[in-house]
Amino acid sequence: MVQRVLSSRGERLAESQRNVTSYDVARHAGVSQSAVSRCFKPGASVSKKMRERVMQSVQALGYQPNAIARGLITRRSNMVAVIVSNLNFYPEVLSQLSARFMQRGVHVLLFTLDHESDVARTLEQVAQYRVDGVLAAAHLTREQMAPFHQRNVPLVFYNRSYRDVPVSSVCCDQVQGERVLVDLLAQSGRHQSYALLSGPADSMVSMQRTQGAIERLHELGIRDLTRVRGDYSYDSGRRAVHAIFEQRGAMTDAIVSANDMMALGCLDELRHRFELDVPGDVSLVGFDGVRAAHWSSFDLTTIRQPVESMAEAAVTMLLERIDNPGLPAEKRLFSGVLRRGATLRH
Amino acid sequence: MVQRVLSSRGERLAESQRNVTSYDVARHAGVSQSAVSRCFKPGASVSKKMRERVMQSVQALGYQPNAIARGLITRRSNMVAVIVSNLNFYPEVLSQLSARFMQRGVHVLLFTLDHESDVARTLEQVAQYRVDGVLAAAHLTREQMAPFHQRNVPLVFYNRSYRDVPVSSVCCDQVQGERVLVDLLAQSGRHQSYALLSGPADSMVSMQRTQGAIERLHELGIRDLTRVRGDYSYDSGRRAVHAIFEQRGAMTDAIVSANDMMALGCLDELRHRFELDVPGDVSLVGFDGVRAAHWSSFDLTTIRQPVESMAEAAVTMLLERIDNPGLPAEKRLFSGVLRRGATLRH
DNA sequence: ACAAGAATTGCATCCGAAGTCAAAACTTTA
DNA sequence: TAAAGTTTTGACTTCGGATGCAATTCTTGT
Repeated sequence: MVQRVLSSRGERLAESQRNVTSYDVARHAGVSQSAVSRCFKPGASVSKKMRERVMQSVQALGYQPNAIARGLITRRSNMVAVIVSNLNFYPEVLSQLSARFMQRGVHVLLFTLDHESDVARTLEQVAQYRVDGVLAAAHLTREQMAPFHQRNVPLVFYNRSYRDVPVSSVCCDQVQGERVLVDLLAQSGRHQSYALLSGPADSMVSMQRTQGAIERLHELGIRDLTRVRGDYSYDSGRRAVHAIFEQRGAMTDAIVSANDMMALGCLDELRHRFELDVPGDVSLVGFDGVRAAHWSSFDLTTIRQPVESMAEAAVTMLLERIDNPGLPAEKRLFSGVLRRGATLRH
Repeated sequence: MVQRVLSSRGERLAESQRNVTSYDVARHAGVSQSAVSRCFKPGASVSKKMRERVMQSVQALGYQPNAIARGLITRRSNMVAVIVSNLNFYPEVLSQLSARFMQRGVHVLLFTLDHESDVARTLEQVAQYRVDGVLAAAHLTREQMAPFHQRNVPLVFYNRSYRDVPVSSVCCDQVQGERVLVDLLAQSGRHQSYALLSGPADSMVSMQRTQGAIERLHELGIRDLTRVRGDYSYDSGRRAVHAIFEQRGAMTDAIVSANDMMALGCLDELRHRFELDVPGDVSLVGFDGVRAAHWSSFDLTTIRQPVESMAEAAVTMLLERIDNPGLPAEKRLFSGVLRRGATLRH
């Protein structure tokens, strides 16, 4: 009679194919599977002898605990979803977030949204992976947030705040920053005609910045200003200059751009296409404090978002809420830091 | 007597806390759990009636299949790890990769490495999550790759190729690109003295570009050139100009930079600090084709890496190997695309 | 209307680690 | 040295969905 030894658990797959499991380690060490499991749980009740024996087998077999299986039973995936709308515009933010999560042993499941992506489907995916929390640097409607609230999945927004919705967020104070910039513009020289370059119509951030600027301009008695819209890109900044000059001839001598990228586009177009001097002929301010704004070709006056602090705050807030689901929603507002460049006339 | 209804599976956790499972749906629809499961498997044997009934309950309960549980049984997490060394330098690459993976229903677990991160620990994490594949835009040693090969986890490198190691990769032809640039420099004008600005010593890419440039310069009979090293950043480009001029006085009139960022740093420093004209006094070439290289302040002559094609190729190669683990390693080499800017004297 | 074949459905089991609880092995104390 | 207390350990169950296989239902053909 042919002897069959395929009795104990898991031996039906070819040994070589399977990953090493805690059972394999247990068998090798001559202990129970629970013992192996306990050796990987910090603070568990395990004797020194046991731990040594197990770890030796772990080494010998090259065992790696299966995070998926662990996640299933503990109901903790140790993953957070990071949803980013426009990776190209804020590489630093993602970089900061990722580094900080990793440092705390939390893994990042990345979701990028662009204009053609199906947000609903994406959020479904997020839900299916049972992430422990969600960090969103993208716009979500109230309906889109609801499932997370229902399932008690903490949600923190980065640079979008929803008034009237009790959801956590970390934001840079766009309004205040813009007011500071406008003040500076107004103080720096007698400008004839102001232009305001906004971002996309559906951008929260752009709306707030624009609103902040208009508000302060009004307060200063400046009501008459050219308004054009861009899409946050360098190229749209260049195009905007043409749009502005078409509306007002070349009278405009102060431009408030809703972000740095567009401001740089303006700057280049003003200098190289219109052969105007910045700040001699036109003053210009941006917002964000991107790297390129500091480059000596530009030296843009702008408000720098404190990305490090904001990322740290967002990560901390999310992880706190994962550990303690009872915490109430909280909105944290950081002030931007003025960077005085050389794009203001005086 | 108090009636207890807590009998069937899973009812020991407060109903409100638990996520809806396939059992809940099955009970609600009056069918078996397997039936529910099958309704979510494309191409499974399910009658129309059954599907309708189940889907109705799915809607009613707001059921979302648990990807973690599914991953455990199928041994397929539907996640790939994307390991990036320097997020700040190549936002476009990650953006492209992410979009393409998402489009194909594959999820991205993001790992960023910086100088202070523990590579070994990171790779351990990657392994524990049982990702289906790994896309690495970072340097790994042979020892670090080994575990993936052993476990049959497909691995594709982006812009790093390891000669003699049979591992898949998608690269831009650095050597050829650099030769083209050097040719162009040499043809464009009679330069007195060349300088070569390399990237970090441990960067594969930098080594290849540097080697390509030197090779071609030698072939053209140019042996005498200043060599300095940067770290790929704009600031290091600025500093490099000083280093170059210290070595050779201000004779140098052609600079080959290992990437665009440093080239832009050089350009700015040459123009604004040294008040030299580019291309009048100094010619300059970069490599990568980053956005800023196209900006009118710079208009840098460079080689653009075909990021879209490369990302597409990398994603495809990885997914193919996940579906078909037998496929041999393959190295794909893309030619860069010359972009003629205005930084060459003639 | 009935047998043979095809399409559906449900049962039972599995994936791999974690946690509960009682048994077993040590310590301490009287 | 025995009893009582403490620490370790292992058997068994659980998480939630997928799947082989047998049982059932539905089609066909005659």
